[in-house]
Amino acid sequence: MLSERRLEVLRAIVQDYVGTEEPVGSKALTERHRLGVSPATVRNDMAVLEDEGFIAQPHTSAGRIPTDKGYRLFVDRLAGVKPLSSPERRAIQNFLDGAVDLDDVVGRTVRLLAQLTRQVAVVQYPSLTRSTVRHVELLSLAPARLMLVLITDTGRVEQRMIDCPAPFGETSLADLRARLNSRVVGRRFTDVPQLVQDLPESFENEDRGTVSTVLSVLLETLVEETEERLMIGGTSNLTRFGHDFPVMIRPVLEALEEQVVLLKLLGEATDSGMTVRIGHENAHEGLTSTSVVAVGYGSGDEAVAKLGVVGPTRMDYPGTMGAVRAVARYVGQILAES
Amino acid sequence: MLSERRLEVLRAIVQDYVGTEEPVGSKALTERHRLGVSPATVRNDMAVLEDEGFIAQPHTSAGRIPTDKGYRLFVDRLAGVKPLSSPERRAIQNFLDGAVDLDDVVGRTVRLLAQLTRQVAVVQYPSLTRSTVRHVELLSLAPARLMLVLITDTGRVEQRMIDCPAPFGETSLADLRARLNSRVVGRRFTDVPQLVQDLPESFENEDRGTVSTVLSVLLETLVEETEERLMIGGTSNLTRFGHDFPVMIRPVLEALEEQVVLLKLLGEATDSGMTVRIGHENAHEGLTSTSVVAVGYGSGDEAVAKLGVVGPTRMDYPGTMGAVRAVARYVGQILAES
DNA sequence: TGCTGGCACTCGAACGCACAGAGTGCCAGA
DNA sequence: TCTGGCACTCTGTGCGTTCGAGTGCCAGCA
Repeated sequence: MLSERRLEVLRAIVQDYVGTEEPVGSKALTERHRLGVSPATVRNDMAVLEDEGFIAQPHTSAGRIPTDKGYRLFVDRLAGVKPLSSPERRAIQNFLDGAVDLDDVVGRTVRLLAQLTRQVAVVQYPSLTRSTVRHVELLSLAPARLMLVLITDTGRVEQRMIDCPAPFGETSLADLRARLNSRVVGRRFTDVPQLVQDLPESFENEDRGTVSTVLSVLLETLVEETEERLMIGGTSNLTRFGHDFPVMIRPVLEALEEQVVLLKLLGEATDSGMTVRIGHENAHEGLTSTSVVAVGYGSGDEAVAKLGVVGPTRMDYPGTMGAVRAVARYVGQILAES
Repeated sequence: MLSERRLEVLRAIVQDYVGTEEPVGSKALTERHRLGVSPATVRNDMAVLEDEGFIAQPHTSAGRIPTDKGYRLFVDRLAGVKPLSSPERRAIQNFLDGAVDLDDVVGRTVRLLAQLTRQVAVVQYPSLTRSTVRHVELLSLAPARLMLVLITDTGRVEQRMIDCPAPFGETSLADLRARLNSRVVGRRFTDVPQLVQDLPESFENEDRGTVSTVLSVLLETLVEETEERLMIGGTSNLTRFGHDFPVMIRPVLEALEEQVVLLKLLGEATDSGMTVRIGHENAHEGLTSTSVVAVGYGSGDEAVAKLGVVGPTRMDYPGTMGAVRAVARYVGQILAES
C-alpha cells in the first residue's frame, strides 16, 4: 500500500518534527536525510501521505506535521524501542538502589522517569489486588477499641480503627490474631474473604460480634485500598510543551490532578507489553494533544502496577519507550529483592 | 508620613489591579472609587507613592502597579482578613467532615483550599515532632526479623523492618512490647530517647543486642519522619497567572516539586498567626513573583503543622487570608475530634 | 512508469508606518 | 492644597508591503 520510500519519508518527517518542533518541508527533508531522491519526488510522496491521513499541513504552504495516525504508524512499524546507554542504566540502578521503603521507591521512580524522559511521570503504587498478606496485626487501644494493621508483601501498611460492640479480652484478641494470621498470611487479597468466612463461628457468643466487626473492617480495607494510589512528578516539563502553551497545558494539569483520570489512563494499558496512546486515542478530552506511554511492572512475572509518562504527541517515542521500559524493569527488580 | 488619602489611593490601586490585572491610571481610579478628588490630585499622590516605592510604572505613560512594598503596606495596614460567608463555612465543614483517615483529611484540605482560593494549595502533614506516641507494635515476621509499627496520636502510622542480630523469642518479644508501650505511650516523640535509654539493661544478655537494635530503629524512625511530608494541589490554577505566563510558571512548578523548598517556605511562617510573604520576601528565587500565605494549624492550642497557598503577588489578599484561616481552623477541629 | 527540474502561486511571518488612546508631568490659577 | 488644562510620551493596533518557504503541477527524461 505505501511504498518503502514513502514510509521512509514519514519516518523522516516524524524525526525532524520531533526535533525542531516546526513543520517540515520537502527541501529540508532531502537535505537532512539521504533519501536519494529530489524534493519534487518527496513532494509527491507527501501528497500521498497527506491523502492517506498520515500527515497534515497547519496551513497551505507550510511544511507538514504528522497526524495522530502518522505517529501511530511510526510507533507500530517504523520505530523500535531505543535501549538506554549503559551509563544511563547504571545511573538508574544506583539511584533506585538507595531507596529505603516503598514510598521512597515510588518517589525515586517518579523523579527518575521525569528526568529521563523530560516529561510528566506517573507511577502507580503496587496494587493490592494482586498482593498477598504478609501479616495482620490487632492492637487493643482501649477496652472496646482496636486497631487493625495490615501489612502486604509489597511493604505497604494500612491501618484502621475499630470500635467494638463489646469489650474484647486480651486472650480473645491473641486468639483471633493467631487464627487470622494462620489463615491469611501468604494468601492473595482476593482469596481472603472466603478464608475467614467461618471464623466468627468458632468464637464464644459474646465475642462473635466483635470478630465479625473486625472481619468486615478487614474486608473493607482490602476493597477500599484496591482503589489505587499514584504519584506524579515532572510537571514542570509541561512548560516545554510548545508555543500555544497556556491553552494546551491547562487541561493537562487538570487531568493530572484527577487521580481517577490517571488511573483510567494507566488502566487502559494492556497488562503485558508497553502501551502507547497517541493524541485522540486517549479517552479524556483534556489529553487529546498528549500521548501516554505506559507499561506494567512487578516483582515477578506478573505486573502488580503500572507506570508511564504523559507528554506532547510530538515526543521522542523510541527514547521514551526505552526509558519507560528500563525503569519498569529495574523497579520490578527492586521490589522482588525487598 | 503618608496622608490618609494617599493610603486610600494605594488601597484603590491594589484593589483595581488585583481585579483587572492591568496597570491602573489616575482617571480610571477616580471613576471607580469615590475619592472625592480629581484625577490631577490623584496623579500627584501617585507620584509621591512612586517616589516612596509603593507603586511603579511598567513603562512611561502606562498606569501604575503596586510593588512588593506596596502590597506589604496594603496587607499590614490597609486590609483586614475577609471572613468567609456562612454558606462557604458550611461547605468547608461538610466537606472535611467526610474524611475517613489522615490521608483523606489532608487530601480534602488541599482540594478545598485550592478551590476556595483558586490558587496552589500546600498542606503539611501533622508534624511528628509535636506528636505523641499512641502505640508501638512489634511483630515477628521470621525468627530473626521483626517489624516495628509506630502509631501516632494524629493517626499516622510508620513501619520499619528490623533484622535482628540473634533470634528473638516470642516471650521476649511480648515483654519488650509491653515495656516499650508502658514507657512511651502518650509521651512526646522528643521525650522518647531518654525514656527508653536504659531498657536494654533489663534484658538477658542474649537479647540485649536485639533490644538495642529495635530501639535504635525506633529512634531513627522518630528522627527521620520528623522530616515532614506535604501534599499540594491546584496547580492548574497556575494557568491564571498572567500573560507572561510560560516564563513565570516554570520556576514555580519546579519549586513546587521540591519538597525541601516548600517545607522551608512554610517553615518560615511564624508559629502563631498568619504569615504573608510577598514576592521578593520569599527566599527562593523561583518564587520571587509569587506570594505565600501560610498559617499553622493543630488539634489544640498548639500548631502541629502548617498549610497555605502560593499564588501571584497580585492576589486577593483579604479573601485568601480569610480562606486560609478558616480552613486551618476547621482542620484543627477535625484533628481534635479524631 | 516513475523521477526530476522548472515555474507559478499561496500564504504566513516580519517589517515599517501612521494613528488613536491612555496616561503622565507640569504649570498656572482658584 | 487642589484643580483644570495642555503638551508629551508611550504602547497597541491596523494596514500595506515585502520576503521566503513551501506547495502543486507540468513537461521532459530514463
